[in-house]
Amino acid sequence: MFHRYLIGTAFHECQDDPMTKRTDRRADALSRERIVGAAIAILDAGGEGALTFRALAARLATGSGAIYWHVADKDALLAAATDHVVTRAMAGAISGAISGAISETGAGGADPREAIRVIALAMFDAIDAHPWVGAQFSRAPWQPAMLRVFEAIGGRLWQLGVPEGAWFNAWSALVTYIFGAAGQNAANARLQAPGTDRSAALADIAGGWARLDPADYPFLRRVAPQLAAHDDRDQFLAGVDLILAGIGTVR
Amino acid sequence: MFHRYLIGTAFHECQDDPMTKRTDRRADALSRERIVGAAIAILDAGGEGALTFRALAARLATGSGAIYWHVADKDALLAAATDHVVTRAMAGAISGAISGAISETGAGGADPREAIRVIALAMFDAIDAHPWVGAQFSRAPWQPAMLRVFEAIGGRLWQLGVPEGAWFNAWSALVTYIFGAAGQNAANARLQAPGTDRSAALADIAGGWARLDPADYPFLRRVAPQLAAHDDRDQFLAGVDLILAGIGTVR
DNA sequence: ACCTGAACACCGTTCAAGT
DNA sequence: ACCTGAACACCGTTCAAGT
Repeated sequence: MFHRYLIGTAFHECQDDPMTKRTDRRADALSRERIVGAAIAILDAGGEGALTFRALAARLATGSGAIYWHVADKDALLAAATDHVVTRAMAGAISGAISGAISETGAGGADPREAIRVIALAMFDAIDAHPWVGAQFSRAPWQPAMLRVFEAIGGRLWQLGVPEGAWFNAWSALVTYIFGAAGQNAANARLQAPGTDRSAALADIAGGWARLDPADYPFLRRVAPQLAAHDDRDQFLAGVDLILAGIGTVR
Repeated sequence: MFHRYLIGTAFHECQDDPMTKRTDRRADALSRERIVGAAIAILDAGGEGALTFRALAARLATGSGAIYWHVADKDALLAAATDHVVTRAMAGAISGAISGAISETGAGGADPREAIRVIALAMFDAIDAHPWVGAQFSRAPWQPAMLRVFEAIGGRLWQLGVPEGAWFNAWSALVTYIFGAAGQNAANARLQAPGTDRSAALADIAGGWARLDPADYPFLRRVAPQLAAHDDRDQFLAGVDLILAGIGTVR
């Protein structure tokens, strides 16, 4: 039931061997994998608005109706694309196990807190690289890739010695924060004009805060310089650490 | 600059006094307020998909092009609708000050932690009542209503005696969690079939977790009963408390 | 079994034309 | 100044028809 959307991890976009030379119509037959791969390419290049069945069909050199033979509808397509990105990101985080930060089974002396940070950052970076993913999480939280992330984080809390009665609250807060923050960061990225850089946009907003009425907005005015200077990734991690610190107070 | 989207708080949807009787064309002339009010009604009744300029024009008994004279485009309309809902929710939280939980100036003996909980719950409940708002926050975080929420939370951290060097991290984690969690909750609500109740849906998902492979998903299996039994609102608040506990460890 | 592409029922937005 | 509503350039999805 939860594996309905499982798709392969490796795409082979265009394996037209010049020796084989079967250019009948397209280099390859259509497949769910090729469709999802093309969808991701379109989404990365142009955002969610750029993904249309017509654009997808053009890129795959097929008719728009053909896609429906492999994918139920646009929601399923976005879900499959999201699952693919999350799967790859988790695989990357796990392979970081070799350097000791996080191990697949959880055995060994790796620090569970550090493992949680690695997983959280992997999600953050994946969504930063594919901002369209940010809006998809909450739309399909039952996906298999998501379940693996959920389990990975929960497992580390177990290792950490969090009392079982506090597992669910601690897990829920962490997972909610990680995907919520990553999603908001992606939304900021989507909001921004493609050419401009992040720090200039931040300076703009911080400037607005600094000019607010001191009587009404004393806090935002005081904090404006830090808004201008902060790094989104560090900020994200500071939140994770704050929640971990809160979890540490539970016993 | 930040007050571009400021709109009135009170709508007077249909003030057709039978004595006045000016049914020239519509009960009222078109206005930005009436448009936003009608948009909110459509959004609440049918979700984001139901809000079209044609549906809006029909409800307002006007042409679809007329709306563009008062509102720049659909994004601006959604931003104004969101601003209205958040403004009302914050006003409700502030009026809770009378019962002592939160005071507008922050003077008096009100507990800042409790004030933060009240504000957070007000946001959660507002988004729960208007799920379409959940997807809008990250799209327009510079709105005036949002700034008031930001300031309200930051101000309580100040009151709480959090060292100034930790203000920005603490504030950022709280705000990110509050809007991220509320947004995800709304997405779950949107996902659900309109007829079914939440606890049945939760039991379904928890059942799926309980049937996962014990070798791969030990944590999710153990935690499945709590998933089934939890209350979204309590869960949300537990996360806020965990972050507050983490903030308490900083000095 | 798989693919084609025209057709259907929509969208947001524009704009000449009205009052 | 404000409103009308047809028109434009799109959408996702379906489906008879092809191979």
